[in-house]
Amino acid sequence: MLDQRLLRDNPELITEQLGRRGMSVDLTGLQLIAKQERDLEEQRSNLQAEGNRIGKEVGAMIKGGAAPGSPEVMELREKGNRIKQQVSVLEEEEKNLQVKLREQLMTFPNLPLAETPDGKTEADNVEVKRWGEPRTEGELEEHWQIAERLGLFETERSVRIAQSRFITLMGQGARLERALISFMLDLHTGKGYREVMPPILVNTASLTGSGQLPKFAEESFRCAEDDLWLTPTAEVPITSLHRDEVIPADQLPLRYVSYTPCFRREAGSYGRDTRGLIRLHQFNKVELYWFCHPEKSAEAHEQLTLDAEAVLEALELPYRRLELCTGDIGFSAARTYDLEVWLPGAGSFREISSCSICGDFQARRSAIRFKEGKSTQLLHTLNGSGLAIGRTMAALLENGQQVDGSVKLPAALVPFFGSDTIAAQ
RNA sequence: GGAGAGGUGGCCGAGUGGUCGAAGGCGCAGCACUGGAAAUGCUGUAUAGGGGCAACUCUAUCGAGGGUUCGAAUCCCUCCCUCUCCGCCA
Repeated sequence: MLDQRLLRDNPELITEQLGRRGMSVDLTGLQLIAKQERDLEEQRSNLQAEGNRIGKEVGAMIKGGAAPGSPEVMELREKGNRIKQQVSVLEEEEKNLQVKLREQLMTFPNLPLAETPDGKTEADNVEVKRWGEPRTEGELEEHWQIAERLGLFETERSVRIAQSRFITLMGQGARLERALISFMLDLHTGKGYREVMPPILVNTASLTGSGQLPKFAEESFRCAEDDLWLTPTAEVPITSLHRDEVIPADQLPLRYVSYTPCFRREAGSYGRDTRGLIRLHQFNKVELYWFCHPEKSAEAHEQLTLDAEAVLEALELPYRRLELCTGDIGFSAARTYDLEVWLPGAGSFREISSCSICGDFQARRSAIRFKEGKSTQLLHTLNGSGLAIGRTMAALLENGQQVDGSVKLPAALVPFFGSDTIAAQ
């Protein structure tokens, strides 16, 4: 959420920065509401102060021996009553304005950082790094062809169990998924990340706090009876891990790594990526998350991205890093690097991690602050996949495919998977 | 699902209508004492919003919302949550 003070004092900045995202907003009405709200607050609190004085006066008079029904006391009591009525009128107006203001502010995305390049679509993203030697020989299979041939998952039967865009991993496929989760968690905890396994049903406040609600309700699965939603990413529960907390500055940064299943409705993506592991309603992901000091967040963003890249490098998967443009960064993000892995079967790079700095955007929505000396202020949050498991498996299958039809796995995975090869069984 | 108990500051815990943002303790910070420390003593120590250059000051907040009252942590209503026991269950 954007800062109300910024709205009051410098709405031009908001208009300008949202403009970089391709949005055209007119904030004059909202700014007026914000100012009215503050005026009302002042009137109301002055009235309340007077009411408090009267209350004390009445108490003192009665204690001093005056009869509660005596004319002097009665006069004050009636004055108090009138003030109470005025206050309740003002309070209601104020509340209406507050709700309106908040509702609107909640729908605005984060302001991009200066570093985020201007642009409209993903075509304007900037490649900033490339690693590894992509395989480009012809006649390579796509991951779903390999997986079906080797019996790593069930597609038709998954529809029977659930519906389309769900997958059932089988045998070595299930084992590889499990190996990847363990491998990534171990890699990150070895660097000091604290492992978290949170609830994956989360309440509305959690989803609002990280920015998925109110705007993107149609993207999440909901358990209507219970005010609970299936989490679309571990970013949601981890953000709320410290919701409404004040953290001592010397404890920062807090770095977490979390494996969770993730659930997305993928509304509006009919017909895209219908085969295989690329786009599913349910998928596994290992997520990296930092709570950090505002002055350290830029540095943290680089480090978090390097930590995600370390997984790709350990798995010997060629990738590139993109700096997303203002038109392509997510709702809560101020700056984002996407990591794209090379899929030789598909012949393209594919997003496998998205590493974002959210500034104080989520912290304000979730009231997560830190205390340094006497001052309490909002901290910064960052998140990034480290990595999406299903897409990692797809990449391993396509990059490791051999002429004999088997798949060669990177050495780093052998201790977890128990073999360096997946062959037909 | 059945029965009961309870939600007060970073923590514990007192407080059943007025001077209570809230005793006391713990913790924490500063100062004193000390060669240094412990112990001890003194002082300070919530959050949000508004006003002021500042000292400071006003308002709100004792789970949430509503009500009674001139005045509510304290009385009334509704809701939420937590804990204990029983049942069921991975």
